Amino acid sequence: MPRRCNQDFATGFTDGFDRAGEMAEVFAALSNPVRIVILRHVANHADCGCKDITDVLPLAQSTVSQHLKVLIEAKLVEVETVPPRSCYRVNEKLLRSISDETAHFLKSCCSDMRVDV
Amino acid sequence: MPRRCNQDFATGFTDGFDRAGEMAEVFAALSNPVRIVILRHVANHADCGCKDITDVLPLAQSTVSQHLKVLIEAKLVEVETVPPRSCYRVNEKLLRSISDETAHFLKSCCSDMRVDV
DNA sequence: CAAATTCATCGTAACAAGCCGATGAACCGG
DNA sequence: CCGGTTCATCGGCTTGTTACGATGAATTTG
Repeated sequence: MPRRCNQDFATGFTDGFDRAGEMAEVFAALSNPVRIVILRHVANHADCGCKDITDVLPLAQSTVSQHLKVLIEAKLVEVETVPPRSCYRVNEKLLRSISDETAHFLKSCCSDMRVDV
Repeated sequence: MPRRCNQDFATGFTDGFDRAGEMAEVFAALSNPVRIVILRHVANHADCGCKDITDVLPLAQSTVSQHLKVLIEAKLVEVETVPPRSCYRVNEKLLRSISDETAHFLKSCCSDMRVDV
């Protein structure tokens, strides 16, 4: 018996805003306080490596590395690896775009932008 | 042996932006595509009950009710219950505020707002 | 009063997330 | 070539999330 899951159905929107899945992925990457701190740290520190972040957090290096991986998979962070070091930086283009789209979405849920009011 | 967890340490920011936890909670509420669809549906349909939402989603009523609970706990949605019915509406004030704060946060991670560039 | 409607909550199951320590790869300096 | 540094990944553990059906509460209608 197959279970239903998030990916098993369309969102139901036919208005061109059928991107709940993509939005949710971005929010999921930002849904952890450690990752928010990491993102902020990467933004504020040029030439930022995993160790630099681990040094300011009470977490194991492997844990920080995992969080970075999540941010990278969400494309919020980019990495350039020159062993034994990896240099992280934020994807500013995407961050700006997410900022705009999030604002648009949230405000579209408010009455002055509602369709049926 | 106590485990470390997200709540066990401060974010390390001393610049007044030590709100990674609160931000993460909001993003967590939005980190599920079903909840995005529900939020949008509530926004676009006045006098919206749980059944109205369940009717347009391939999910059980109990599941929709749980998602609504998450949105309510995050204060994104408000409810007025007059049994046997509950009427949901979005918290527009908070949505606008989240929109602004998210935009501010994300843009503060971009270079033109960085401190050390 | 009985039946129907609407919803919240409970118990449960499957899976994902988050954390750790250990390990190994890739390089650098002695 | 050996030890140190940095990082990614693995296995394992604990906890959280998402889903379901079942149940019961509150009301409205027959």
